[in-house]
Amino acid sequence: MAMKTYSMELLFKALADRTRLRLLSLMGEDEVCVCYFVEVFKTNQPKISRHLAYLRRAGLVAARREGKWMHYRVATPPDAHAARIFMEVRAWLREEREMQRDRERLQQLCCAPRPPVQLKRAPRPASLAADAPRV
Amino acid sequence: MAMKTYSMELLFKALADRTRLRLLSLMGEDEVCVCYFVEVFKTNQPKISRHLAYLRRAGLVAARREGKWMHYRVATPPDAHAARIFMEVRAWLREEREMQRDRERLQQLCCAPRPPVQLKRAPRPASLAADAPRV
DNA sequence: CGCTCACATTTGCACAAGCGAATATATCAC
DNA sequence: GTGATATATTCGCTTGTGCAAATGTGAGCG
Repeated sequence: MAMKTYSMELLFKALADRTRLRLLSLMGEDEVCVCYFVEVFKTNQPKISRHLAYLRRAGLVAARREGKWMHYRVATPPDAHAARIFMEVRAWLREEREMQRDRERLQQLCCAPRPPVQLKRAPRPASLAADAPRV
Repeated sequence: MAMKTYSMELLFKALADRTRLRLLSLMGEDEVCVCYFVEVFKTNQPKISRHLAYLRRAGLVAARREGKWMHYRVATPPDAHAARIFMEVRAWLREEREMQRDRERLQQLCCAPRPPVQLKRAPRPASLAADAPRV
Protein backbone atom coordinates (compact mmCIF):
# COMPACT_ATOMS: atom_id res chain seq x y z
CA MET A 1 0.00 0.00 0.00
CA ALA A 2 2.79 2.41 0.91
CA MET A 3 4.46 4.03 -2.10
CA LYS A 4 8.22 4.48 -1.82
CA THR A 5 8.60 7.56 -3.95
CA TYR A 6 6.04 9.71 -2.15
CA SER A 7 8.00 12.38 -0.34
CA MET A 8 7.15 14.04 2.93
CA GLU A 9 7.97 17.45 1.48
CA LEU A 10 5.42 17.00 -1.29
CA LEU A 11 2.72 16.53 1.33
CA PHE A 12 3.75 19.34 3.63
CA LYS A 13 4.35 21.85 0.87
CA ALA A 14 0.86 21.16 -0.40
CA LEU A 15 -0.54 21.76 3.09
CA ALA A 16 1.53 24.88 3.76
CA ASP A 17 -0.85 27.31 2.12
CA ARG A 18 -4.05 28.81 3.50
CA THR A 19 -5.95 28.76 0.23
CA ARG A 20 -5.25 25.05 -0.26
CA LEU A 21 -6.27 24.27 3.30
CA ARG A 22 -9.51 26.16 2.78
CA LEU A 23 -10.15 24.20 -0.42
CA LEU A 24 -9.67 20.89 1.37
CA SER A 25 -11.95 22.06 4.15
CA LEU A 26 -14.69 23.02 1.69
CA MET A 27 -14.61 19.59 0.08
CA GLY A 28 -14.99 17.72 3.32
CA GLU A 29 -16.60 14.41 2.35
CA ASP A 30 -18.27 15.70 -0.83
CA GLU A 31 -17.47 16.40 -4.39
CA VAL A 32 -17.52 20.14 -5.02
CA CYS A 33 -17.66 21.96 -8.32
CA VAL A 34 -14.93 24.51 -9.07
CA CYS A 35 -17.39 27.34 -9.53
CA TYR A 36 -18.46 27.08 -5.89
CA PHE A 37 -14.91 27.59 -4.68
CA VAL A 38 -14.70 30.73 -6.77
CA GLU A 39 -17.94 32.05 -5.29
CA VAL A 40 -17.17 31.19 -1.68
CA PHE A 41 -13.72 32.76 -1.80
CA LYS A 42 -14.87 35.66 -3.98
CA THR A 43 -11.70 35.39 -6.01
CA ASN A 44 -10.71 34.77 -9.61
CA GLN A 45 -11.05 31.33 -11.15
CA PRO A 46 -7.43 30.73 -12.27
CA LYS A 47 -6.27 31.05 -8.69
CA ILE A 48 -8.58 28.24 -7.64
CA SER A 49 -7.58 26.05 -10.56
CA ARG A 50 -3.92 26.51 -9.84
CA HIS A 51 -4.26 25.46 -6.22
CA LEU A 52 -6.44 22.50 -7.13
CA ALA A 53 -3.80 21.37 -9.62
CA TYR A 54 -1.22 21.65 -6.87
CA LEU A 55 -3.30 19.50 -4.54
CA ARG A 56 -3.84 16.97 -7.28
CA ARG A 57 -0.12 16.67 -7.97
CA ALA A 58 0.36 15.96 -4.25
CA GLY A 59 -2.27 13.23 -4.44
CA LEU A 60 -4.59 14.96 -1.96
CA VAL A 61 -7.54 15.47 -4.30
CA ALA A 62 -9.03 13.76 -7.33
CA ALA A 63 -11.07 15.27 -10.13
CA ARG A 64 -14.04 14.06 -12.12
CA ARG A 65 -15.42 15.70 -15.22
CA GLU A 66 -19.15 16.03 -15.73
CA GLY A 67 -19.74 17.84 -18.98
CA LYS A 68 -18.35 21.34 -18.61
CA TRP A 69 -17.98 21.01 -14.90
CA MET A 70 -15.15 19.63 -12.86
CA HIS A 71 -15.82 18.10 -9.48
CA TYR A 72 -13.07 17.79 -6.93
CA ARG A 73 -13.00 15.54 -3.93
CA VAL A 74 -10.48 14.70 -1.25
CA ALA A 75 -8.35 11.64 -2.05
CA THR A 76 -6.13 9.37 0.02
CA PRO A 77 -2.42 9.89 -0.60
CA PRO A 78 -0.56 6.75 -1.74
CA ASP A 79 1.75 6.57 1.29
CA ALA A 80 0.33 5.05 4.47
CA HIS A 81 1.96 7.59 6.80
CA ALA A 82 0.83 10.44 4.60
CA ALA A 83 -2.69 9.03 4.66
CA ARG A 84 -2.78 8.94 8.46
CA ILE A 85 -1.47 12.47 8.75
CA PHE A 86 -3.89 13.70 6.14
CA MET A 87 -6.79 12.24 8.13
CA GLU A 88 -5.67 14.20 11.18
CA VAL A 89 -5.37 17.34 9.10
CA ARG A 90 -8.94 16.97 7.89
CA ALA A 91 -10.15 16.48 11.45
CA TRP A 92 -8.33 19.66 12.41
CA LEU A 93 -9.90 21.54 9.50
CA ARG A 94 -13.35 20.60 10.71
CA GLU A 95 -12.72 22.43 13.98
CA GLU A 96 -11.12 25.62 12.69
CA ARG A 97 -13.30 28.71 12.89
CA GLU A 98 -12.47 30.27 9.55
CA MET A 99 -12.95 26.93 7.86
CA GLN A 100 -16.37 26.51 9.44
CA ARG A 101 -17.37 29.95 8.16
CA ASP A 102 -16.32 28.91 4.64
CA ARG A 103 -18.50 25.82 4.83
CA GLU A 104 -21.45 27.82 6.11
CA ARG A 105 -21.02 30.16 3.20
CA LEU A 106 -20.99 27.25 0.77
CA GLN A 107 -24.18 25.92 2.30
CA GLN A 108 -25.86 29.33 1.95
CA LEU A 109 -24.85 29.59 -1.69
CA CYS A 110 -26.26 26.15 -2.43
CA CYS A 111 -29.57 26.70 -0.66
CA ALA A 112 -30.13 30.35 -1.51
CA PRO A 113 -33.58 31.02 -3.07
CA ARG A 114 -31.86 33.20 -5.70
CA PRO A 115 -28.31 31.86 -6.19
CA PRO A 116 -25.67 34.14 -7.76
CA VAL A 117 -25.79 34.28 -11.53
CA GLN A 118 -22.60 32.27 -11.89
CA LEU A 119 -24.12 29.32 -10.08
CA LYS A 120 -27.54 29.19 -11.78
CA ARG A 121 -26.82 25.94 -13.55
CA ALA A 122 -23.91 24.59 -11.58
CA PRO A 123 -24.31 21.11 -10.13
CA ARG A 124 -24.45 21.23 -6.33
CA PRO A 125 -22.27 19.33 -3.93
CA ALA A 126 -23.64 15.82 -3.46
CA SER A 127 -24.74 16.20 0.15
CA LEU A 128 -26.65 19.38 -0.62
CA ALA A 129 -28.15 18.43 -3.94
CA ALA A 130 -31.18 16.50 -2.67
CA ASP A 131 -32.84 18.96 -0.30
CA ALA A 132 -31.72 22.20 -1.91
CA PRO A 133 -34.20 24.15 -4.08
CA ARG A 134 -33.56 23.95 -7.81
CA VAL A 135 -33.84 27.02 -10.01
CA MET B 1 -4.39 22.60 26.26
CA ALA B 2 -5.10 23.70 22.71
CA MET B 3 -3.83 27.19 21.85
CA LYS B 4 -6.14 29.24 19.66
CA THR B 5 -3.55 31.29 17.82
CA TYR B 6 -1.44 28.37 16.58
CA SER B 7 -1.94 28.20 12.85
CA MET B 8 -1.85 25.14 10.65
CA GLU B 9 0.32 26.94 8.12
CA LEU B 10 2.98 27.61 10.73
CA LEU B 11 3.27 23.89 11.34
CA PHE B 12 3.26 22.77 7.72
CA LYS B 13 5.63 25.47 6.52
CA ALA B 14 8.07 24.34 9.18
CA LEU B 15 7.75 20.74 7.98
CA ALA B 16 7.97 21.58 4.28
CA ASP B 17 11.75 21.57 4.09
CA ARG B 18 14.11 18.61 3.85
CA THR B 19 16.82 20.11 6.04
CA ARG B 20 14.36 20.76 8.84
CA LEU B 21 12.92 17.26 8.58
CA ARG B 22 16.42 15.83 8.79
CA LEU B 23 17.13 17.92 11.87
CA LEU B 24 13.99 16.64 13.59
CA SER B 25 14.93 13.11 12.65
CA LEU B 26 18.42 13.48 14.11
CA MET B 27 17.03 14.68 17.43
CA GLY B 28 14.70 11.76 17.85
CA GLU B 29 14.17 11.47 21.61
CA ASP B 30 17.48 13.08 22.59
CA GLU B 31 19.01 16.45 23.05
CA VAL B 32 21.58 17.07 20.35
CA CYS B 33 24.26 19.74 20.25
CA VAL B 34 24.34 22.08 17.23
CA CYS B 35 27.89 21.09 16.31
CA TYR B 36 26.77 17.53 15.61
CA PHE B 37 24.21 18.67 13.07
CA VAL B 38 26.91 20.63 11.28
CA GLU B 39 29.16 17.58 11.19
CA VAL B 40 26.52 15.07 10.11
CA PHE B 41 25.25 17.30 7.29
CA LYS B 42 28.77 18.47 6.37
CA THR B 43 27.46 21.98 5.88
CA ASN B 44 28.05 25.43 7.30
CA GLN B 45 26.87 26.33 10.77
CA PRO B 46 24.63 29.35 9.99
CA LYS B 47 22.46 27.16 7.80
CA ILE B 48 21.78 24.83 10.72
CA SER B 49 21.11 27.69 13.11
CA ARG B 50 18.64 29.29 10.76
CA HIS B 51 16.61 26.13 10.36
CA LEU B 52 16.69 25.43 14.10
CA ALA B 53 15.40 28.96 14.73
CA TYR B 54 12.61 28.30 12.24
CA LEU B 55 11.65 25.09 14.04
CA ARG B 56 11.71 26.89 17.37
CA ARG B 57 9.39 29.63 16.13
CA ALA B 58 7.00 26.89 15.05
CA GLY B 59 7.15 25.35 18.52
CA LEU B 60 8.60 22.07 17.25
CA VAL B 61 11.90 22.20 19.12
CA ALA B 62 13.19 23.68 22.37
CA ALA B 63 16.72 24.81 23.19
CA ARG B 64 18.84 24.61 26.32
CA ARG B 65 22.13 26.36 26.85
CA GLU B 66 25.01 24.56 28.54
CA GLY B 67 27.96 26.89 28.69
CA LYS B 68 28.98 27.59 25.12
CA TRP B 69 26.88 24.80 23.73
CA MET B 70 23.26 24.80 22.71
CA HIS B 71 21.25 21.60 22.92
CA TYR B 72 18.11 21.16 20.89
CA ARG B 73 15.34 18.67 21.47
CA VAL B 74 11.98 18.00 19.92
CA ALA B 75 9.10 19.76 21.68
CA THR B 76 5.33 19.32 21.67
CA PRO B 77 3.51 22.06 19.78
CA PRO B 78 0.92 23.95 21.87
CA ASP B 79 -2.08 22.87 19.78
CA ALA B 80 -3.51 19.41 20.41
CA HIS B 81 -4.11 18.65 16.72
CA ALA B 82 -0.65 19.85 15.82
CA ALA B 83 0.79 17.65 18.56
CA ARG B 84 -0.95 14.55 17.19
CA ILE B 85 0.17 15.26 13.65
CA PHE B 86 3.69 15.96 14.81
CA MET B 87 3.81 12.57 16.53
CA GLU B 88 2.86 10.88 13.25
CA VAL B 89 5.50 12.87 11.42
CA ARG B 90 8.17 11.69 13.82
CA ALA B 91 7.05 8.09 13.39
CA TRP B 92 7.32 8.56 9.64
CA LEU B 93 10.81 10.02 9.99
CA ARG B 94 11.96 6.94 11.87
CA GLU B 95 11.15 4.78 8.84
CA GLU B 96 12.63 6.90 6.08
CA ARG B 97 15.82 5.57 4.60
CA GLU B 98 17.76 8.80 4.26
CA MET B 99 16.82 9.74 7.80
CA GLN B 100 18.09 6.42 9.10
CA ARG B 101 21.40 7.01 7.36
CA ASP B 102 21.70 10.40 9.06
CA ARG B 103 21.17 8.84 12.45
CA GLU B 104 23.71 6.13 11.75
CA ARG B 105 26.19 8.80 10.81
CA LEU B 106 25.50 10.67 14.07
CA GLN B 107 26.09 7.48 16.01
CA GLN B 108 29.39 6.91 14.22
CA LEU B 109 30.54 10.44 14.98
CA CYS B 110 29.74 10.05 18.65
CA CYS B 111 31.42 6.69 19.07
CA ALA B 112 34.40 7.18 16.78
CA PRO B 113 37.77 6.39 18.45
CA ARG B 114 39.14 9.61 16.92
CA PRO B 115 36.28 12.06 16.53
CA PRO B 116 36.62 15.01 14.13
CA VAL B 117 38.50 17.98 15.53
CA GLN B 118 35.36 20.08 15.77
CA LEU B 119 33.75 17.60 18.13
CA LYS B 120 36.68 16.95 20.46
CA ARG B 121 35.05 18.67 23.42
CA ALA B 122 31.42 18.71 22.34
CA PRO B 123 28.90 17.16 24.73
CA ARG B 124 27.34 14.05 23.23
CA PRO B 125 23.65 13.33 22.79
CA ALA B 126 22.21 11.96 26.02
CA SER B 127 21.51 8.42 24.84
CA LEU B 128 25.04 8.05 23.48
CA ALA B 129 26.93 9.77 26.29
CA ALA B 130 27.11 6.84 28.73
CA ASP B 131 28.68 4.07 26.65
CA ALA B 132 30.62 6.17 24.17
CA PRO B 133 34.38 6.57 24.63
CA ARG B 134 35.48 9.98 25.91
CA VAL B 135 38.48 11.76 24.46
C1' DC C 1 40.94 42.99 30.26
C1' DG C 2 41.52 40.44 25.48
C1' DC C 3 41.05 36.22 23.05
C1' DT C 4 38.78 32.05 21.50
C1' DC C 5 34.99 29.06 20.80
C1' DA C 6 30.05 27.97 19.84
C1' DC C 7 26.30 29.73 18.07
C1' DA C 8 23.03 33.47 16.21
C1' DT C 9 21.90 37.05 13.07
C1' DT C 10 22.41 40.03 9.10
C1' DT C 11 23.36 40.85 4.16
C1' DG C 12 23.01 40.26 -0.61
C1' DC C 13 21.79 37.22 -4.15
C1' DA C 14 19.36 33.41 -6.78
C1' DC C 15 15.46 30.83 -7.21
C1' DA C 16 10.77 29.24 -6.15
C1' DA C 17 5.89 30.38 -5.33
C1' DG C 18 1.71 33.07 -5.38
C1' DC C 19 -0.73 36.57 -7.74
C1' DG C 20 -3.94 38.81 -11.52
C1' DA C 21 -4.49 39.33 -16.41
C1' DA C 22 -4.55 37.26 -20.62
C1' DT C 23 -4.93 33.24 -23.32
C1' DA C 24 -5.87 28.32 -24.35
C1' DT C 25 -8.74 24.19 -24.16
C1' DA C 26 -12.86 21.54 -23.81
C1' DT C 27 -17.67 20.83 -23.73
C1' DC C 28 -22.26 22.11 -24.82
C1' DA C 29 -26.01 24.64 -27.47
C1' DC C 30 -27.34 26.07 -31.75
C1' DG D 1 -19.40 25.17 -38.32
C1' DT D 2 -20.10 29.72 -34.44
C1' DG D 3 -20.66 31.20 -29.94
C1' DA D 4 -21.05 30.60 -24.95
C1' DT D 5 -19.65 28.51 -20.70
C1' DA D 6 -16.43 26.17 -17.42
C1' DT D 7 -12.02 25.22 -16.43
C1' DA D 8 -6.86 25.02 -17.30
C1' DT D 9 -2.59 27.06 -18.49
C1' DT D 10 0.66 30.72 -19.53
C1' DC D 11 2.82 35.24 -18.74
C1' DG D 12 4.92 38.99 -16.25
C1' DC D 13 5.37 40.65 -11.77
C1' DT D 14 6.01 40.69 -6.85
C1' DT D 15 7.00 38.43 -2.66
C1' DG D 16 8.97 34.92 0.00
C1' DT D 17 12.63 31.41 1.05
C1' DG D 18 17.03 29.15 1.14
C1' DC D 19 21.79 29.89 0.52
C1' DA D 20 26.87 31.34 1.58
C1' DA D 21 29.63 34.88 3.40
C1' DA D 22 30.25 38.25 6.71
C1' DT D 23 29.27 40.03 11.08
C1' DG D 24 27.35 40.01 15.90
C1' DT D 25 26.71 37.94 20.58
C1' DG D 26 27.67 35.55 24.65
C1' DA D 27 30.23 32.31 27.51
C1' DG D 28 34.60 30.50 29.14
C1' DC D 29 39.66 31.01 29.70
C1' DG D 30 43.95 33.17 30.85
